[in-house]
Amino acid sequence: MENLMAVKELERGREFACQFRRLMLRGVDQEDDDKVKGLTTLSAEDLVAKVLDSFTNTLSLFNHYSADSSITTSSFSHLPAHSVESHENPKTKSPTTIKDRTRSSPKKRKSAQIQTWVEESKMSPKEDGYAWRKYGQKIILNSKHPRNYYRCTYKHDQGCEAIKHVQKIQDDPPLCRTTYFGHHTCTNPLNPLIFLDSYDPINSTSAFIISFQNNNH
DNA sequence: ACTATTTGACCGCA
DNA sequence: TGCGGTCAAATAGT
Repeated sequence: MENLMAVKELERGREFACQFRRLMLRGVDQEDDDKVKGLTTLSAEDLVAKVLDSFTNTLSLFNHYSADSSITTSSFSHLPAHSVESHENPKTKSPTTIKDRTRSSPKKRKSAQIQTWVEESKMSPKEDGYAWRKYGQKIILNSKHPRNYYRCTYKHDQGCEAIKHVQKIQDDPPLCRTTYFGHHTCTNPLNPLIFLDSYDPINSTSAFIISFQNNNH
């Protein structure tokens, strides 16, 4: 299964590389002409991004890249779609401390097999086109910077289960690693058009776009 | 008053 | 038992 998907991903990358080659041979200034003729609809930057994403996606299919990778520009893991833990059936446990917060057990995402992918960029974690609400922050062992935990603002309104973890991994230049878990099911008015063309973790072999203006890759 | 953030407690897992 | 993820009361902001 991975082989078939990897081949498709490589074929897709090859097609983008061919488009990029045509673009380079014809010259960037003729890009608009090509668009008119329907030869290509993407800019050189977009095409290179597509090719790189193709490589990344292919590697991730073979688990060479994982969500924990420290070197990826962007990556995702194809895991079978699976519902996140039910909100019901909380295992109640009597509190051992003075504070009684009468809470249900926290939802451990690690045991759920959901789509994850990582993006590293200089852009502000909050400027990715979605409405996020911070729900936690943790000091991570051997990390200089704390990890911030965000969930979709519309989690309760629309049941959107998308979450992300954001951690600063470099000071100069400032670099943030954002790990996404699941995808948005909400109809978020903040969604930019760019995300309409982005990676669909379930159905598509297409990848999401990372801006070349924001990194050196 | 309402919403968002902060932050310490709680909990599951390795 | 320690770490990482989440909860939710307290607090801040509008």
